[in-house]
Amino acid sequence: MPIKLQKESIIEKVQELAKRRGFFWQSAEVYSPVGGFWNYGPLGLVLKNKIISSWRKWFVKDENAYEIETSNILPEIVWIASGHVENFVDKIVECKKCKSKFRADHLIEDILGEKEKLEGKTTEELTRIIRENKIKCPKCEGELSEVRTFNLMFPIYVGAYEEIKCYLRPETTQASVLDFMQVYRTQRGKLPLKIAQIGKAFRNEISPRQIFMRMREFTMAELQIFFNPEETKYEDFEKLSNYEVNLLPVELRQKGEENFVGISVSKALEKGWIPNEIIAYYIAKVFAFFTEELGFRKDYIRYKELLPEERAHYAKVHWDLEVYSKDFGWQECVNNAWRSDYDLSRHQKFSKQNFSVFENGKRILPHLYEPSFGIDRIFLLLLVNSFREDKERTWLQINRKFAPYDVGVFPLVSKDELKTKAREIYILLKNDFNIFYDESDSIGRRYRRADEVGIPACITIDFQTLKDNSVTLRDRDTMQQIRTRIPDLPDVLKKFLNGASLETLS
RNA sequence: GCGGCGCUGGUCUAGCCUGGUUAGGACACCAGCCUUCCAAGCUGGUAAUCCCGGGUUCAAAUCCCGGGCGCCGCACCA
Repeated sequence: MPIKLQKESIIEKVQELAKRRGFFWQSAEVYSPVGGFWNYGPLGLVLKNKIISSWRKWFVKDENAYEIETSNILPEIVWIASGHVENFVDKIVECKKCKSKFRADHLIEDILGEKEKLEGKTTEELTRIIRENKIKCPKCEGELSEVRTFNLMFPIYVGAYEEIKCYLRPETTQASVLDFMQVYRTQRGKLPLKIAQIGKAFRNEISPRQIFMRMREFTMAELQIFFNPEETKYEDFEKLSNYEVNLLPVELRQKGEENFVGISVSKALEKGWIPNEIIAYYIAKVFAFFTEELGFRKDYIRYKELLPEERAHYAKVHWDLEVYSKDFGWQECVNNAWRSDYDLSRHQKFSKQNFSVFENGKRILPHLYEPSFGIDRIFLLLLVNSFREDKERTWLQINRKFAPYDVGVFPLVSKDELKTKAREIYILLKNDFNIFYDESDSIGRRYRRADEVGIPACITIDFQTLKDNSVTLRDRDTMQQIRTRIPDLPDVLKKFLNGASLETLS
């Protein structure tokens, strides 16, 4: 809208736009909101749902995965088995003098070196080590507090007397692992077996920041691929073996390299950067989803392999897919973790159930590879990277098929005969397209309104329409127009929304 | 969690230092006029617990204290 924005960064402008036009805002805003919780408005939700439906097409339908939906609350034992009760915590000491906080294990390692084994030590043991070695605050030499823990999971007590301790899940993965056998049996599955889940996860972040980048409740879309670790070949690999992706592997990172390398996944496999064909396939597939489906610039997408000390407790190999934006730099959007048989074997041990399958005359405990997408981050980066403004106008140059509305329908001026015709066209198109119908104010102002929320096409009904049954079709990005006959509109619009240029349609 | 800064109609803000105004403006929104293609104009209108709580004062958006939220930095981000 015609506001002269004084904002500095794109994200500030996007946030203001999002609130003003109904993409997203903070939860419980009328009271002082609790940080880290966000609501989607009507326009934002359409966009989010479009991302999710694309994801379903690419990772459920194309991949022949089984999608399930599972509960958000799971008993404590699940999280003990998964390692989250033990590992999803920060053990922290505070300096009593200067109030600086340190991770207790890092601090001890820094001072004593690797000689102490800290894995699995309790807070009391860590406190004792600090006292015995007279470790002081590295900043001001002040005395350190007792070691405390912060578990990032939300505990929740279930039952009339609150006797059953549960947690809100911090990832959807565990439920897919727990239900692996159910899916395998009921669907008469075979390895590799793929289970998809789209759902909420909850983390009690110490300091939520940057809108959707660190939320306490967020949407994940995860594909769990259970595969035979002895099988190094993957039948779909050839489809994408020559696909070029941007990689920054540990091998290069350790040499101090900071820029990614464009390389085909088969070459990366040969170099040993990627361990097997199934992972190589999904590295390519996820990359393609970002560039070809979501429409991110290729040089704005890269994989960064995590160093051993950066990896999660379950991960054997871990590639973060990162998306670049001016405001956030490289931001992790998809965790791609080879979790080996960690989860299945842990649950097998804790539940005393058998999670292995019988295939090709052998019992196999499958390995798990998991691309895990942060949908809200992808949503925000899609908005931020499509934001455009010049002297005249502000627009979202978002991939046409993800726009919250497909097409605007406007009578050129507010005259009854034009409005009647415009409403006819609205009714003609409304079943097949999301229509933004607007007949107030000048046509220029309506174009601006439409541009600002990224509506890719605008149809205007003018006086010529009444004579020859044609309308103008305007392209959001170029502001150019062609005339189209009304009977051709549905077809022309479909082609346009699928990426055809105006020239090819006129 | 710590430190610095900030919070005024839907949005962006003026006012705060130097307490007293019907809390002003712009944009948006609603009704109408005008208008034959890119933020025109006109008339009228709706809309603000001045983030919350407490204190000082005859009087608080304004000063003081506590809290919430946000931004930046530190720390954290399995």
